[in-house]
Amino acid sequence: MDDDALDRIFKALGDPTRRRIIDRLRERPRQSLFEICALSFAQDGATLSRQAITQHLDMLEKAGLVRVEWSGRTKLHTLDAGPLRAAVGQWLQTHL
Amino acid sequence: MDDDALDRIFKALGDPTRRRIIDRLRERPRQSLFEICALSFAQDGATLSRQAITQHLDMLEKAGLVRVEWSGRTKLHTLDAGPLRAAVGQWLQTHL
DNA sequence: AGAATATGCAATAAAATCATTGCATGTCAA
DNA sequence: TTGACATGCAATGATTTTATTGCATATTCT
Repeated sequence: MDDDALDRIFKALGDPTRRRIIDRLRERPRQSLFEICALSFAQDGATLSRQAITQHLDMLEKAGLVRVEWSGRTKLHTLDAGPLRAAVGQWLQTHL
Repeated sequence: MDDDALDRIFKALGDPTRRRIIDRLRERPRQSLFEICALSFAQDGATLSRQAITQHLDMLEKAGLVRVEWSGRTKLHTLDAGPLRAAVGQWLQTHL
């Protein structure tokens, strides 16, 4: 876990929209982009465009926090807490 | 600890320069701006201007991660790990 | 095949971040 | 009281982030 990886992970966590996406993916894995958009609107009242959500998901994926799996024409997103654990374990724990 | 506070904390951690400042303040508290600048140069070889460091320290202070104390003409900075613990405790631990 | 569905790609544009430079202010010390 | 020291404030600019819009591609269903 190098410095750039820590950057990506902490930056990914530094946005409330992305934290809520993580919240929901933790409650239920394998959600499609449309499901995430619908829940963002239903639960947060957030009127974000689909592309905005896509870009957030891309960041989460590049940070290694979200894994992707294709099923036909739908892209299923699943939370991977591994990098989160690694980041906390390597960096945060020495500072607490 | 509201959403904005989490934003400030995680964004503060999302920059390598700030993480190294935290590292150093953890090893030794009550460091002045000049000390931090000097060590940034000596240890990292980073040629950051004094103002750049000042702005990073401001962000850390606004995130509640650094406490400040004046001693004459020098401003002493000290790490406060409390908000870090709170953020990890409230948000991260439910996701690990 | 044609229509509806689910997503990707690309070009913006506004706002925030990161770093710099120049000048000003307050404090200590000779 | 002058000079050196430690920091603050403000303006600027480059880069990144955040969100939008429009069009394209691929898959499923009838």
